Amino acid sequence: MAKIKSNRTSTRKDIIVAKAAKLFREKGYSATSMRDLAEHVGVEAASLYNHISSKAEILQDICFRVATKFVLFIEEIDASNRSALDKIEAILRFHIRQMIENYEEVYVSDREWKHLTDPYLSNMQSQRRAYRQRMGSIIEEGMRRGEIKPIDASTAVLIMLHAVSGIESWHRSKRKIEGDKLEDNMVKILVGGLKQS
Amino acid sequence: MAKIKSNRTSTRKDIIVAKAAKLFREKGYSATSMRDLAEHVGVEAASLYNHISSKAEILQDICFRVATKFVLFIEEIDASNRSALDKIEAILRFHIRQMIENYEEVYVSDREWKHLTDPYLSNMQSQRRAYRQRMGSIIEEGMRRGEIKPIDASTAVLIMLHAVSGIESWHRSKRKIEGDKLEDNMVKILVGGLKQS
DNA sequence: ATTTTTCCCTAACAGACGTTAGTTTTATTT
DNA sequence: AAATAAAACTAACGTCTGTTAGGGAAAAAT
Repeated sequence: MAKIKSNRTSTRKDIIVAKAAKLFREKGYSATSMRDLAEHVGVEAASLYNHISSKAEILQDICFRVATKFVLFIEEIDASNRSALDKIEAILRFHIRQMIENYEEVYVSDREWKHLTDPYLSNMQSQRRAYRQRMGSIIEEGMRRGEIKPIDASTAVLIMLHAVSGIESWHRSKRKIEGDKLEDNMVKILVGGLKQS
Repeated sequence: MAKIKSNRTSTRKDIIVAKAAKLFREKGYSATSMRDLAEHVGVEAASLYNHISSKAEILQDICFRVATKFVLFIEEIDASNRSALDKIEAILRFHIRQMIENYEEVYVSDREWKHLTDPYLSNMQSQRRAYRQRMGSIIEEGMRRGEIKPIDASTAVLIMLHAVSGIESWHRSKRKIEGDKLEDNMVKILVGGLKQS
């Protein structure tokens, strides 16, 4: 029977993954050693292998857990009855929120996925491409309906997705505006930049 | 007398730095070994040390060369007699152009600087902060003059700088729009998002 | 109280890393 | 042609890496 540790909802593996996310974000996947990680968890490096199978597995967990969450959200939004612009805003807000509240894992998923190995790497590349294409389709629908100014959909997608990753600067700031205000300001600028005027 | 190699304008060190930029972008600084780099240059790893002093020196070169170029540009623009919005547009266009034409080095400077070591790391952090603050001041000036909608300047800066780094997706696309069109679309969305309407 | 299971430890492994030192080869200068 | 300088090579070094194996301690189950 798997023993529950530290907190009933959190296994040792969860702790390892959470600490790993923090270190992978701070230093990068390759620059973080298993000995570094073990030190933060509070065990010896060799002990980690009672709970995980490999360093690579940790990265896979983080990347696919985050990717899945985003895919599920966009599917839900895309199936809803909203204008294209409202859909885009909802997706944008979700990205911003995730980047504020689940920063470590979202950052790692977004910036360190290139260290995955096949077949996970190919899988992730496909997922990311499909996700961008899906966002692009929503934007194109908005252009057809006259809600969104005539622009290159791919460009709009890359702007929004990368602008959100800029929240890493917000996390590093000493004096930062409130999360809600950050979200509203970003939406104002980004959605405002899309709107037909 | 230092011997000129390969091309009168390009020393062996220049070749090493250019190949390094490519590999650091593709794989990350830590995941790129000196043996990897040497293979791409066409020598043994130990031979690199006839031209460079260390792996760290290569990263310093790339990061500070790019940073200096950006600082010089914003100083020139800031000293000019233009509206705040025009200044922002000029800076944005410069960033976009650099990201299109000098992709490898700009990407590495933007994404791998955290692997610098002190005092270079502290120096780089200070430079980046000062740069963002400078952009923020221009935006605030634009707000005072009624050119730019009332928003959080720091948020606007983080959006623009990170949106530009999204050009990495453009580089990876098979079917991509022309550089000029990409630039115009990005400016339309981002500057459009700032304009008082 | 005893047995079983889980988890941590130490020790070790094989391989890779960045870099140095000395030698050899190639290029340049005289 | 000979001497000198530059650049490449091989070999090696000390350290670090991810991971495995086996033993012991702690926790859980009986």
